[in-house]
Amino acid sequence: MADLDRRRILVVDDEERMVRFIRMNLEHDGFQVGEAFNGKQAIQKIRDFTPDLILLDVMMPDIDGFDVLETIRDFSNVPVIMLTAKGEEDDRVRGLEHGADDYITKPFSPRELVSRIKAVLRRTEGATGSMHGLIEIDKRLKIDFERREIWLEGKLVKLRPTEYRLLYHLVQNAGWVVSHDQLLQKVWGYEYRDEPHYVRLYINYLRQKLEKDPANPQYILTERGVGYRFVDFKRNKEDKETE
Amino acid sequence: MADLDRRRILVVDDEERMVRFIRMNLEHDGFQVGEAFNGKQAIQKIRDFTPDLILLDVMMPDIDGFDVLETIRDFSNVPVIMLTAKGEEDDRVRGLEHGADDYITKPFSPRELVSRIKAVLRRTEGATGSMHGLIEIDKRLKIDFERREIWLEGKLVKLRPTEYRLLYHLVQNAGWVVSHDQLLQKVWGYEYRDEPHYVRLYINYLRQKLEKDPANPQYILTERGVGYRFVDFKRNKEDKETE
DNA sequence: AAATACCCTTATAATTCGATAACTTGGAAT
DNA sequence: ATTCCAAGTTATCGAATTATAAGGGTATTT
Repeated sequence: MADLDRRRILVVDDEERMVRFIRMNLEHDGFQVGEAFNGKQAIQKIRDFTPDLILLDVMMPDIDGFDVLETIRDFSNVPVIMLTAKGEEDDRVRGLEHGADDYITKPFSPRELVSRIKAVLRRTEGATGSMHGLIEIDKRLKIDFERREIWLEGKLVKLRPTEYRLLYHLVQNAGWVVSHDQLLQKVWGYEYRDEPHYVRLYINYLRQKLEKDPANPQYILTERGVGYRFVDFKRNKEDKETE
Repeated sequence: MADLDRRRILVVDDEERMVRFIRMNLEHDGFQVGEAFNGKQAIQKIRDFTPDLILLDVMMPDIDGFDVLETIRDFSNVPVIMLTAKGEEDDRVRGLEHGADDYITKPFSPRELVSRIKAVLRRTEGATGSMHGLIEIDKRLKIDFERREIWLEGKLVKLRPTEYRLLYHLVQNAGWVVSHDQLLQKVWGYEYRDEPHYVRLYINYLRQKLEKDPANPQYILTERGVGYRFVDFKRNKEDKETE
């Protein structure tokens, strides 16, 4: 689990000044930085630079940042942070809908940039890193996505396909709020986007099966107006996680 | 679970850069790495390098990766992970059809690579380990794949060839869900890919012959929407599972 | 050539699941 | 306190998946 190697960040922005600014700050923090000044270059660079994360500007001359993101998502799950110009709330929503992992509004401070990058990396790496093999949420609940098994108090719990998928996406983002939209899109599909109802229903099913007291859930927490959050089981374990 | 003594991985890719990239990352994670730059070399290297797993690029100048895989499968069951270029969904399907164990799309992150490799190794090692000699599923059922004998309550059970093959693949992956597709591929052949019907039929035959109560199976469990799972008989033995 | 065994096909029954609606609860704001 | 809206709960029906049964064709054996 030794993560000694340096993380590679691909910066995509048409403004050269901005790219240089970001590069400086990231390299100062020990990241390896690749550059692309338009959508085409970005797609290409992903191939040979194999970044661990992409900073993607929304406003670019040739192709829209969202289109680039969409193209990327066709062949890769690399985490993407969108750089959006103003306080365009719409952009945020659009970005998250298209599979962005976070967004930062310009202007931003170097500290904010780095901290957001680290946060996303922690999240996504935690995902791919611990998503295989047995995950111990706590003494009571253990999940093995590899074998597709849920153990509750030593007994196997049977989940239906949809329940299973929902749980998967929740646990994958453990500790982070996942919006209704995100869940609907990932579990049900893009066309079910604005039916938060399904999510509530299946969240309920899951709680009935997993929580000791479904009315006072300890695993699947609701974030009113936003979505749901699976409790951050990792934080309780390794408390040596700093930077 | 990283205490497996050093596994050997054979990397097959015509791009030297890619091979080096992979080698670096795998060696960093404690793997032993062998290289081959085309299909012919690959086949040869399997003999003397005896890899525990093969990373096989699909696009290569002399022979197609799939053809290489097919040749390999004629004489070896070594797990193979295909490296496919773009978001070519077709490649994935074709790869799994030909007996690949997983696939990774380029570009990929080092962590993804390593985690997929470890996942496949975990899966396949459990299998080949106990597949020789007499396997005691429980007091009632014992299987000897070497002698091709199934013992049920002290008596020999006659299985037809297809039933036998199906059982073999299920027990080989005991504890893991095996998808309809996988079973169809392995037992019938890839052209039967989307006829889950055959699987159900023969699962039924098997249950009739092996289960005490075929309607409430103890050995062959169904995972709705996914496939079937042979019960993890190993887990029941070593009951060091406490807490 | 007849008998047998095996594999596939077709048909139908039994389940389970998912989508949907209707209804209830609870918290926040006015 | 009242109202409103998000969230939670329960029930139901059709659809999809799975299980079971029976028959026919082909190969293999005797």
